[in-house]
Amino acid sequence: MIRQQLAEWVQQAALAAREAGALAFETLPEFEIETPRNPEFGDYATNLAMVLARQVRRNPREVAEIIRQHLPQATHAWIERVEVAGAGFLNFYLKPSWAGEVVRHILMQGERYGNLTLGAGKRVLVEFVSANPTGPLTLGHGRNAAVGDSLARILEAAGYQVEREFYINDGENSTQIRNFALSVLTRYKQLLGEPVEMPEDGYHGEYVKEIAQSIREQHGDSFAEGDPETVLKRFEQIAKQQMLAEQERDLADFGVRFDRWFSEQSLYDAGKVEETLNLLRERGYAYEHEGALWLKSTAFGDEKDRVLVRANGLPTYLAADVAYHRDKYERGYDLLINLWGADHHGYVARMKAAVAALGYDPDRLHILIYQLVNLFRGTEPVRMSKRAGEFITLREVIDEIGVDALRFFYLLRSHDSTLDIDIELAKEQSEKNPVFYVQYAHARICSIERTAAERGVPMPDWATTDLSVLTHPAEHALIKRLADLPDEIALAARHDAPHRLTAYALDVARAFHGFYTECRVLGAEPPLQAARLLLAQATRFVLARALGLLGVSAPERMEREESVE
RNA sequence: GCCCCCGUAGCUCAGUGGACAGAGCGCAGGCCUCCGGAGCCUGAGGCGCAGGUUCGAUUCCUGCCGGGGGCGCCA
Repeated sequence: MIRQQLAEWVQQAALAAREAGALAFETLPEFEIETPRNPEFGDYATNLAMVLARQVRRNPREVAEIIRQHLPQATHAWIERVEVAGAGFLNFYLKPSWAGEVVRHILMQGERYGNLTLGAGKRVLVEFVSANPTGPLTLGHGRNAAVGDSLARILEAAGYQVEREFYINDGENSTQIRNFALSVLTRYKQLLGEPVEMPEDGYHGEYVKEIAQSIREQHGDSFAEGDPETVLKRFEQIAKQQMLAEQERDLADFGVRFDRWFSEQSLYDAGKVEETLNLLRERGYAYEHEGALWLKSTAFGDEKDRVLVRANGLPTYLAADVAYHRDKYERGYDLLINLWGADHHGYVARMKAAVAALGYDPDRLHILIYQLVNLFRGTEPVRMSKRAGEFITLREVIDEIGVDALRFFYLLRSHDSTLDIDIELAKEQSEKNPVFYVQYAHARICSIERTAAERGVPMPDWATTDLSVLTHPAEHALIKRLADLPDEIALAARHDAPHRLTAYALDVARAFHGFYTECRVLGAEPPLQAARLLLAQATRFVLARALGLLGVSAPERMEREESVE
């Protein structure tokens, strides 16, 4: 909040200087309001003079001095002094009274603190998870879900109108679905005692047997006879439905809900795939070659052209996906975000090419590629899952370490770093576990408030309490970090980077623990006690908000497990 | 061979082109009459290499060297 205000004042100053004929420039360049690492250089600093210097053909320090002289009067409400320093920085030194005003501002805003107008009036579609309905969600899908959902929450806070969508790969001609149905059918037949072998490239996981079992329970042996093709179609339906229902359940338990489950098959049924292919033909970006229909993606930077319809007449997955993205664009979103696993990275260029071929702006489509997740038990890698056969399922990890710890760990690193999750650490209730560190800070504040209530100390009124007594360095360090929440949300939204909020939550928790150790809340002189109670409450709001954006709960007390010795 | 991601402290990782590069873990030491010690404080320790762009590069570009992943008329 302070940063935004300063940026405004600085901009006004530059424009005023131009107005007065002191600076000549066309357009104001992008500039930063940053917090200098060295406190000697003030509380905030701007590089505007340096980035402007070239345009105005003046020495950066001179430019800085001119801007300084044109700062609006309002600046002095918060700023004690402004200095020109270094290569041409403008350093701002806050008045001591600033801290209290920040706390008051946060309490006044309450739940709304951190809400931005960045995305006001803009609609964004976040499409994520979109797992194949051929198996349970894996550890990797969990990362997708955590990142996508948190990003959606952050964009909502930033003012966007957000929709969450799951694309169901349920195309009836899909090779994988067919193969999956065949695998279930094989297990079903085996249950009936038929001597059939599981195909080499079939799905071998335990869950396939479970589905076969449940089909047998519901339908008995009725599929033993009958037209093989009809039976297989029926199995496709049932198996797909069951898998999908299970995925939806897992995601709901993980705190992730979708506004829309978009069926690939529905695109075929509505003739959208055919329509899109025709459109591509008309626009000259689809052509026949060796019996297949190709997308001329090389026209838009892809390394080779891609098949849309196979020589056997069946459309590829790409064909439907292009139709799907056309549908998304037609729905009129300002921003489209896709979350794909690293194994899909090669697909980015052709998708972007496809939307460009259709005449849409590919820059409105952000495709986020997240890297692999590895699971460890201490230093021992965990690879196999009993149930899925090959991959660890999301459900298994949720059951073992809980939603809060898992979501937090998923969001601890940037999505483009490979992520290692240590189950032992995530389960550990100790100082080593960052989830508990943050949640504990929140619980600690709740505890202070509980104790205050027990002692008959009422929660002071933020509107009338004197907050200028908050002058301790630990108080200032905390308040400054609290003031950053809107900026952090803006950065996370702009860069599609939810992990920034994780780092921020850890930082606020650290600042609070420092404050707690240095500054006694209950038992301080009454005016100071009142101010500190309000500071603690403001911190609680910020922590709850940050955790909420991650999809992690902010508990009022931490239940410590009794260690069994 | 081509493409994507990553090379920052002993380990795991943050770091919006700026002025002295941060955190956690680990290690060495210290702090409980008192709001929950699941906490706090102190210390040692680092931008893979070479060019380029820039007033300024850990950050952007190119090449090289390491590590991970991917290159289907599968999805």
